Amino acid sequence: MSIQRVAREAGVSVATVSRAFNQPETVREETRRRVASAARRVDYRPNASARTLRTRKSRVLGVVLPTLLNPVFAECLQGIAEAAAAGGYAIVPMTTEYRLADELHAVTALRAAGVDGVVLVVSNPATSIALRQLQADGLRYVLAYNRHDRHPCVAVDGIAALAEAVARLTALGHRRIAMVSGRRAASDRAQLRYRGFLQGMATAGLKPLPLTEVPFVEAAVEQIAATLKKPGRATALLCSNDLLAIRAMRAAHLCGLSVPRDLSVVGFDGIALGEDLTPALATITQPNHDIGRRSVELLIGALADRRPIDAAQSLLLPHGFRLGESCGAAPA
Amino acid sequence: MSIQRVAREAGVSVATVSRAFNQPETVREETRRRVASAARRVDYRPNASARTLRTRKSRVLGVVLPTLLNPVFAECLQGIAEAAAAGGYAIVPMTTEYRLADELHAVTALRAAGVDGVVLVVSNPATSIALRQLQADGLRYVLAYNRHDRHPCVAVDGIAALAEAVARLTALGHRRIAMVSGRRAASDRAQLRYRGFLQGMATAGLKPLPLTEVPFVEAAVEQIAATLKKPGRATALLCSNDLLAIRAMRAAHLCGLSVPRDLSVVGFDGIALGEDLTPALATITQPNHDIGRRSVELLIGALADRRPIDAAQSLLLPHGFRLGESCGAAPA
DNA sequence: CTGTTAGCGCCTTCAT
DNA sequence: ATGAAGGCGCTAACAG
Repeated sequence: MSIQRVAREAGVSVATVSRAFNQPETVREETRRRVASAARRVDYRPNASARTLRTRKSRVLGVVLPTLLNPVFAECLQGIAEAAAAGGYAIVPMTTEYRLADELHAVTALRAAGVDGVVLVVSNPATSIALRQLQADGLRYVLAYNRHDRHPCVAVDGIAALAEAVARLTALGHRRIAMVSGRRAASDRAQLRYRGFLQGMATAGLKPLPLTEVPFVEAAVEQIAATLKKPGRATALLCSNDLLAIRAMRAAHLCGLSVPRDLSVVGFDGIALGEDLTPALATITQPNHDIGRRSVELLIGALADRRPIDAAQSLLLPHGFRLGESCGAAPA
Repeated sequence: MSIQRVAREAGVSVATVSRAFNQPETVREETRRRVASAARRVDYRPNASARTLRTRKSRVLGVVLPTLLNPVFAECLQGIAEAAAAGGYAIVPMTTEYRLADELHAVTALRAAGVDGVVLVVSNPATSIALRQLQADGLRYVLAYNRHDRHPCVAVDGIAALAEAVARLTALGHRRIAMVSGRRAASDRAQLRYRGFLQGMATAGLKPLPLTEVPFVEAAVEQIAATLKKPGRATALLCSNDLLAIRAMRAAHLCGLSVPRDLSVVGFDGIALGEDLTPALATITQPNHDIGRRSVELLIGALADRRPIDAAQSLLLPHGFRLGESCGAAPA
């Protein structure tokens, strides 16, 4: 039912009906009630397309995530969805499956769909074409998980987090510590985390073992297992995400190593599932839900004020450490 | 840039521009090229709202899922997203977090957003108010995972799947087999799977052990552990989903039982993560990706033909069994 | 094959 | 405080 119908039913003009809904304070109390009742009677449902066409605001937010198969992003999306709903926004999530080309594709599609703003996590803010496109379009956006000092970001301090993790491991007596990472070229997070690892090792006065970089997650188990078979292998593995850590534990098992007795494994992300594993996964936790929520709040706030989003508004959320059971003292 | 601008630039009428895009065959080749070039020149981008307002078709599909924290639905959503994109549809996913009220809420929001159709998984098709609402609105929909003979559904045969799983376990020598389930009242899948379990046990001439129904997943581990401490405990646990199975393995561990030596654990869903666990999770697999894809294809097909979707078009996709490592011979 | 025209439903000046 | 009217960008008759 259209606004016209409501107007006729209430005996007022369409303008009044529109006001009654969008600027109630400008309409006399009684008129307002009459309109409301008429609307209910005819089961009026505002037409979003017409409103958008007229106002050029869709009240839709685009969301670009690497994948939903990694619970990190599923958790984040949950936070995004909640905050968006709370702010009266709908969301259109898109997934890149870590394909760079799909980043741009997603942004293009979102732009075509007429979203008011975008929350996204890109491979690398410094080089992202998608990001540049967004800026060229003047579309407002917030980066989640990424970090860059010329873009608005919501993330944790991956460097500090890894450095701290190293300190924890050394406190447990570990000296041969290695990092397992996804492709660093494909993720600024991985780069930062690795840098934190190196920094932590330097602080501890230890020589970092060679990085195990896993190009395709599918092959992670074999690749990690291979490094565990070498003499002088690590006694502790720091993994750049929880999914890798889970595979690392499997690799250890295949090598006949017991976790954490023979090998400690620490992940990164703090996915809920980690707590249900056996052994429970030790991990550096991120507030995934909050990262999503705060990103949206930042975006919506700027949208409401018609204000551009400044990089200075970037948020650095606190990370944590979940001890779990996969991390223990270094073997004697 | 609007269609008007393109028309002027190309020296044709707006109607011709519209046709050039939407019914190219009705426009002379050269005119078409002229329009295309003009469009490129002014960077024309069709306005979705205007089109929707005019045609009353949004080319957007609503999606209602219980949660994305369970990889089953994340995998399914991936299939949905792919198929939707392939068909030129955008999607708006909503999550109920297993709250019945949110089912209706999601459908209401989707309807307000003007979606052309909905793919959804409900708690129970027979009683779902959301479903009734959808029908009342004449909105086209397809149920995923659910089964009901008066609704179009895409799912696997949960009864047969469980019955077969029981057979496999008995073949391995198990006789004391128990099922672990989520709240059956909250899910027709759980009900069906349980029924399949009973049926399988009956066929094997075995007495089913009491069902362990876990109302809140958080408490699953303790609850399952409690049953494992009882005398005459099961030697094999059939879990109504993989997340529960993972917790069951943890419960076993806490009870000092080794999987699969002392206890076999089998899940349901076939989430990819299960293969990376240690022991690798034995599970009844569903083609989650395909369930999503086929649901959308069914929906889009009906939308294209302006045809209602008949319950007779329901699809029963094949399930499978992944042996994994968590399932072995019954202890002596 | 192409042009003209009338809205789709809504918001928003501009009057009153 | 309310009404009248224009137009957002597009498609679908209807003419030609």
